[in-house]
Amino acid sequence: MERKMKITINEIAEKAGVSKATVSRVINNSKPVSEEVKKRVLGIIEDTNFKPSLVARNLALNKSHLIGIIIPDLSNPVFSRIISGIESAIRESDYSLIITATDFKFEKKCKNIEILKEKGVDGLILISDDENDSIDFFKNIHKPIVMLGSNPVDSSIPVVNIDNFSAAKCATELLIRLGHRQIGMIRGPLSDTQSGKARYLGFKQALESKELFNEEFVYEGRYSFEHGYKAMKELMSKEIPTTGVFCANDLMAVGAIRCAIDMGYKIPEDISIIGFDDVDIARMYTPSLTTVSQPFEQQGVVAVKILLDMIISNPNSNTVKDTTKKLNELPFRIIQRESTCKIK
Amino acid sequence: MERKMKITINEIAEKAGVSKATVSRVINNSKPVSEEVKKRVLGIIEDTNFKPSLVARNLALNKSHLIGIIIPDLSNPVFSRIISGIESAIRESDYSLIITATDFKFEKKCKNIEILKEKGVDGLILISDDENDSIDFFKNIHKPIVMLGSNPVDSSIPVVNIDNFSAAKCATELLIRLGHRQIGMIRGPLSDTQSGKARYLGFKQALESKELFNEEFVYEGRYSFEHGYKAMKELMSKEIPTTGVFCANDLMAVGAIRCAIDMGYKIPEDISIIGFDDVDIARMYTPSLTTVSQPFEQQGVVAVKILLDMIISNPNSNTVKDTTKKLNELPFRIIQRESTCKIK
DNA sequence: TTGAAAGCGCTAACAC
DNA sequence: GTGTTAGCGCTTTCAA
Repeated sequence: MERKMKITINEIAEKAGVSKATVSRVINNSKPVSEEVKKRVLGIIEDTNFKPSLVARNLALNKSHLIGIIIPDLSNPVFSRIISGIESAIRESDYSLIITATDFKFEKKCKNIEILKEKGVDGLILISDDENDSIDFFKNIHKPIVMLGSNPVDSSIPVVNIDNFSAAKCATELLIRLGHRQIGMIRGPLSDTQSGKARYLGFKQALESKELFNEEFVYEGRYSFEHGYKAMKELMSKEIPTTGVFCANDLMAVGAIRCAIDMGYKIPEDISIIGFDDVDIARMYTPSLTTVSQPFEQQGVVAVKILLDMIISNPNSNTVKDTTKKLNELPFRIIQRESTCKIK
Repeated sequence: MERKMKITINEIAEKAGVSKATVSRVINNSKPVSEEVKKRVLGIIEDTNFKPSLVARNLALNKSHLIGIIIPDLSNPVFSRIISGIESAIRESDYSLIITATDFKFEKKCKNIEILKEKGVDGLILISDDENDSIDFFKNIHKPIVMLGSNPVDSSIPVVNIDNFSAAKCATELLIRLGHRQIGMIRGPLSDTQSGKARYLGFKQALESKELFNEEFVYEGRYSFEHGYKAMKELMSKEIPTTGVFCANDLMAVGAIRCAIDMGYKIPEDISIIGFDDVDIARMYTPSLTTVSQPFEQQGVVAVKILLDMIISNPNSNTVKDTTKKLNELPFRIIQRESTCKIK
């Protein structure tokens, strides 16, 4: 069993023949220290490979240098790409990430917030999936918060996302441009304000402006391959044949494609299908999927940037400076691949 | 700007008319406290919604209740499923996860270890991708470590993975059983001891025992769709037609399928293809992919269990009790789907 | 420019 | 059972 006690600032001070206050000063560059002393102390720190205890520092400073992340599901590629962006941005700073998952459960979300508060995180990034996150929910978290992917009812919390409404509208307009008139949608739950509701409204608006909208051709799924498959089956069993389908995410789109293939349709010759997200599978599928690409990693990066700003300027509050942008919409892009074509 | 100073153990002590030591005792149940006092203190804690500062506690105990994770890439579904398992297991305990990614860079791995040590993590889970992780690499980390997915040269560190050799052998034997004789492989780099080398050796062994092995039908790829595609193209350009292909992961398998389709082959009628991992895409692809399923989440769970054991029994050392199992191989499963069939 | 000392919020001997 | 006290390792007044 190894013993090797951790070396502390006191040893350094002693070895250097100075007070620990001075050592602290050279570590943090917080106050002027004579060149000579500085050199000596630095030398000893180097020799002993001393690393100041962050726990102790945090206690003294009442900081943790920890950023808490709350995410519905870690194994979902959409979320893990966001995390990936967050991680890469955090790594540049001297903060660390502490991650918790909610499994889409509201109670777990609340509990995780409690835990993260106890851990003393300096800030919170909430990757949200629904509109549960109402105002009072945040009122007693006196720490900076940024939301990602969902709009809080309370507009005082900065949000990072894309313009889901416009993106869905663009995707639908592409189908219209390709000559489709009978267009269906497999949407997400409306309680999901962004991926669910906003995308649905964008779709609706695009069709309504051409007087093509018909609610009966809209089905709901919970973002899985299987839900997409099932919804497509129902859509295809209608008397009027649908030739274009917009899906609220790629997984449902792929499920829809598979369903169509199983039913004997050719994609895209018989039916054009558009997804949303541009996760890996979109590019790799056969046929590859036309979809809306959104910059997940970048959303993570932007969220971190905003959060760090808030932490620096106002560490003990979840309200923001007036100069902080509340709504940060990043650009999306429609990517045309093999799953769409001009109608015959 | 909110002020609301954080309430401390002192306030509780004062309000309850006891010493803070007593409060500490009721919080931690560490020493007997009279029922009456306990009740009173608990009541006040409840009323004031007091949460003890973990930072302070950690400093006093020289613990952090933090588990560090080092992972090559957060957005890779394989890794994120492992993380997901780790997270769910950690959540049951009072530890938290602190996650860092290496982007497959050795230097970043080293740096992350440094950072995690400074953060004072109580233990480390290393999700590894290569054999760089030699003995001395760990020697100066006096904290429990568990490795996941790779075998350290030093056998003193517990490892969690599956028997990649046997799994690859089984998959190859399936192809043989289906009547294939001309079988190729798209393998990973051999420097990757598990997914690369072990899977290759299992493949080789299965074929050699039937005198079917031919090195010329083995290609290397770096686990991506594109690498699979490219390798398949070369494999298919050989004079002797290959009818079965085993790929070291699902992404390369899907790339291979796509390549075959583009070249006019039918899968599985003309060529049977097997992948490895059983990530989501395997089930969703058209044709769906026959593959080796491994319990990623469970691997994460097991790793956490072992690590927590080590932390409890020997928190300041990376050596393990003799009773700790060094090699923890979890079961794998071959899942037959549409990408394989009996040879014509 | 430097040192002494107080304090961050908690735990753990040690006394009573 | 309970209180007193001395840390845990660092930062930061305040004096010198």
